[in-house]
Amino acid sequence: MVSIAKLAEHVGETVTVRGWLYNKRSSGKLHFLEVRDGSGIVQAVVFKGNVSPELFAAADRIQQESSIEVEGLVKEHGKIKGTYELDAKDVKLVAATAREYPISPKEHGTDFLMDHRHLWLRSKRQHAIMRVRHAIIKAVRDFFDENDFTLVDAPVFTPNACEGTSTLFQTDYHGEPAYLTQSGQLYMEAGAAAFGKVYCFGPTFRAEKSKTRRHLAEFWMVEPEVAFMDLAGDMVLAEQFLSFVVSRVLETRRKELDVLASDKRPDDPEWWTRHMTMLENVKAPFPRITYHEAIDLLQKNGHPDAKVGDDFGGDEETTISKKFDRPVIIHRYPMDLKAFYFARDPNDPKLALNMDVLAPEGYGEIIGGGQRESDLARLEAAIAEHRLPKEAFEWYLDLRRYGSFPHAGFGLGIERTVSWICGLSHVRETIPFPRMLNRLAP
RNA sequence: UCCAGCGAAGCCGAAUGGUCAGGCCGCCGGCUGUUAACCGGCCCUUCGAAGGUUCGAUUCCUUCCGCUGGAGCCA
Repeated sequence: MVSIAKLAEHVGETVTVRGWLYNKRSSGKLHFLEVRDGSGIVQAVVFKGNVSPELFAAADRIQQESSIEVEGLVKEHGKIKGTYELDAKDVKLVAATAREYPISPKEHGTDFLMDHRHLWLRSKRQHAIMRVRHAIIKAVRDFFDENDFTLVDAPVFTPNACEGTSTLFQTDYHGEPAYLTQSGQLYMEAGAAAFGKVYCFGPTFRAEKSKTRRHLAEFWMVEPEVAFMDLAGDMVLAEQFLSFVVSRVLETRRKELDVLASDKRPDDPEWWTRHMTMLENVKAPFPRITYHEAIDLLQKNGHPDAKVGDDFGGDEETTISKKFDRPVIIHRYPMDLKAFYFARDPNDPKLALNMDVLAPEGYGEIIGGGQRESDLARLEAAIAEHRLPKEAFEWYLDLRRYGSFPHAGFGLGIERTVSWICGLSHVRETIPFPRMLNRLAP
């Protein structure tokens, strides 16, 4: 048994490959069986002169996505240099398909494919995206591991309904209302006081009825938090982190990105080249502008109505990000737009010590974070101002009562990052089984 | 929640107030080098649901359902 990815190490040997029939072509005395095993795809050539008539006929009857076992000689592809094929000696059917495989090798609509998501994951493009996702997540973990962070995962069930920002899913927790987490951040602040540098990585949930290319009801977020770090340090951490992740993907997943390049934007054939250049550019430091500078930029670039106090919508984010050739950091938003826990800028208390990182090419906000309020009295005032139930935050206030400390962190949305790096037009393909406003299955 | 667009075979999809073109898949046959193979043949649908207008509706109107993505909100 050899995995298809490692066939190059077995040239000249007779090996057995197990997998599924991806596609099949025939040319009289030759059958070309494309076999998929999860590690790759190889073409098995069944030549009439090499096998029994029964086997030759049987090979032609195997249906798409039947599981099969092929024994054959590994040799260089008859037409394509640098790839390998199997000169088949034996083909065994492990299990035939019980009915016709629904995803034929032609075009399909998204809704149909999403209904068959459990099968759609077998196709080349989805395979490439999931491998990039895997590489991104591995890079995330490696980065924090190599920089002495401790993994402190946050709970999924939370008792309090609000940071005051987004809508949460409510569940019944043994008779008490409980909510699916929207962020692990508050828990990371406790973690930072215990371990110094921590991060969590897990699913988060938003119940907003958002139906856009950027939204999922369930998505994965990685959230580092560091004790005795200020906003400036937070920005440095974010840009080093993103640079590391992107360069790792470029190092390890070139083949998969090439698969994704193939059917890109027919109206703009240069798009993928520009996209790859943009990824190569993701090196710290990133350009940094203040919120006020961003408003100026918008006013001068097609958004004359933009004014201080507005938050940025999808269009605004696209306009800003298109002005730069790499991710851009926007910092110091008005406190009114931000959650209660942000520290205020000592030079202008109306501003939060926060920052967002916008991905290039209009992919939107992929990182949001900043420095947290460490003063007990000011934090209590902020909770009151946002009309949040103080009792629910007593444990959080304890972090300021028992040795308060400046600290900062951020959250990165994995799916938006995958979507950006893969150059996709929608986040729904970046997670194996997406949960969206109108989709809970499969 | 609001706005817009869409809904035709297992899938993709043109046209149309007079009864669904073409293609893919499948099946049969042909081809020793195919790459979403190709060539020939066969097979499958009455157009999301209900109601209305009409001699006649897949086509026009109303409501509903489903899908799509944009606003709001957000990562």
